[in-house]
Amino acid sequence: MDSRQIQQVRHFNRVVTQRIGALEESYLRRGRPLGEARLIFEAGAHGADVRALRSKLGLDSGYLSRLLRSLEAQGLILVDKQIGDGRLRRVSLTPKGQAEFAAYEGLSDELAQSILAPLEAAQRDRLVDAMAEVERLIRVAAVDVRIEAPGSEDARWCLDEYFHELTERFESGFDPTKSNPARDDEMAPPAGVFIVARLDGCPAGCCALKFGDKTTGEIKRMWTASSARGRGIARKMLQTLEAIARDAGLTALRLETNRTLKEAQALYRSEGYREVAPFNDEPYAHHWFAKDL
Amino acid sequence: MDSRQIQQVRHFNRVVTQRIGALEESYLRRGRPLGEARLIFEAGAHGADVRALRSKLGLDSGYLSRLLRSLEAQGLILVDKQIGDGRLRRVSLTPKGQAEFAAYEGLSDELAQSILAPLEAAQRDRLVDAMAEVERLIRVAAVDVRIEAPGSEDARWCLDEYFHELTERFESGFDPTKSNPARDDEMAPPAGVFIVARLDGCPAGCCALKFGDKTTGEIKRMWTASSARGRGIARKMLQTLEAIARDAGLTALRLETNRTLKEAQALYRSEGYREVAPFNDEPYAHHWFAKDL
DNA sequence: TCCATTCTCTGACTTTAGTCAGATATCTCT
DNA sequence: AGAGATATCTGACTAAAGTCAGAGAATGGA
Repeated sequence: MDSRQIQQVRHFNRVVTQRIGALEESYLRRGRPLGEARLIFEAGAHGADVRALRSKLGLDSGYLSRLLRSLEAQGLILVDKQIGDGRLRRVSLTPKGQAEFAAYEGLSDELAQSILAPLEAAQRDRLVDAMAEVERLIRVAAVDVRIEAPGSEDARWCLDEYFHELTERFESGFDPTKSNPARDDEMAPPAGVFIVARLDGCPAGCCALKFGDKTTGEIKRMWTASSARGRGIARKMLQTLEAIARDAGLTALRLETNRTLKEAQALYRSEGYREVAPFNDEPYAHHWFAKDL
Repeated sequence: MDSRQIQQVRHFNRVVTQRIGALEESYLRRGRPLGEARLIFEAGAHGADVRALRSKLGLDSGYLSRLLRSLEAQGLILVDKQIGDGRLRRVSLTPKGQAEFAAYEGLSDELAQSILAPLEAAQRDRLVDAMAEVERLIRVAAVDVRIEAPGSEDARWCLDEYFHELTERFESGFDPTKSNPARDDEMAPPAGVFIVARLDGCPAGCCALKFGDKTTGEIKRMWTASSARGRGIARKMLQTLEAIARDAGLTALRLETNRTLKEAQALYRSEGYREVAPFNDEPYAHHWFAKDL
């Protein structure tokens, strides 16, 4: 990472956040404190419960409560008990609140137009493309890869999606009971680890490592959500697991995969895995790979 | 401008400003109120006068004064009379303030690194390029084209640069006394207008229109700063003058140019100007153009 | 010289944002 | 039914940010 790149990023931070920040100030205030405006915006068209708002906006519960009282007094929101759990409160916009929300929506559009309007068509296209690229990569930079229990809610969700995808993609379909199993306890300490990758807090991929015979580990359950592909998330998970394997004293990793999973094979090859003779009898596998750490 | 583009811009505004804003919060605070931190940052290595700080940061004079008192009490800045104008105060950093400033610099670098570090080299390159593009175009979108007296300080500066450039670029050099003149009063109401384009407040180009014989106007002194080329500034100035000409009831515009100014000729052609027979005896001209409005 | 203007400063405010320690109601688990 | 956890609310704070009216010094131009 050279210093020219760092300077460019700093420059971008200054110029772009300042300009857009200033525009947001002037467009989105509508004579209301920012906290209240954000709250209306987040409660949005469908409403939300107070707990969700608190965690999304990162506010103190006392503070949030007061903001809600204020919006209630202005006749913009209704707060009533959540059916099901009587501790939770549900926030919804009154018709007047909906109107406010619509006004914010309109102003956000205007703000975006005020950026695009002075440009020529070709410049607009380039700006929009470049913004999409920056946004995409900023999100990628914030990918959070974390060790997690294979039984956790998000891990379960990933595995379900993974199996579902295999069923779709394998020519012969996929029946977990016919495949070599990887039980939860094999993917959790001390026998192994399970990692989940998250994009903006939403699970976007998973992967597991079984420590195996203490010299050779096995990679299992490598999966990336289709909505999050092409961002290097699988590579990042693989590299994370390799680092964990090295720390655990393993000297090699191996894995098997199905011939329909072309992108996975390309990843393994580019990360230095070599195809080897079958080392197990997994019925759904067509390729076996290994790498020395 | 389609709504998909507007949505992309809005999305960018949300995701990117939020993420970078949050990072700046966590990196740049150093246990100090944001206002004070910004002030140290702006006063910077070379110091600044209070008026410049006030307009740059957009602060109330009373508020700014209080911030300065606070930083002074912390031993971070010195405030003394400006030599020349005794009403102005000059702010400069003490050695302790310089150290604070350096710390902010270091943290800004760290912040930038924290964005780049999780990415692969190729992704980093793409992010930096896309950021440069966004920054460039956001600046372009904020180009400010304004009618101005040809005698104003910035107009003078533009014209000096313009003549200097002609001297460099014309094969025969350029001597203003041998060229057909355009006097200041011909480029100001009621005889004409002079416009200056600014990028972030700095003059980046100029252009003049002489109303001429009330049906046909003349474009003169079209110039863009070399540091600001390739951003459509000249085109924007030209379009601005055409709009003014139309409003003034003119039905045609014409201009002459030198053969070495290839990019200007390309601009005129692409904006619908056709080459015509010489309509004056400007000794430095090789091409004459005209356009019906 | 004098008068309007410019620039900075001070005092007296308000609003916004945020924290913290309980109080109260409700839920979950045993 | 009771213990402990969870979710929200209230009261009592503080800090930061910002506004407004005017005072006082310096300047620029008539």
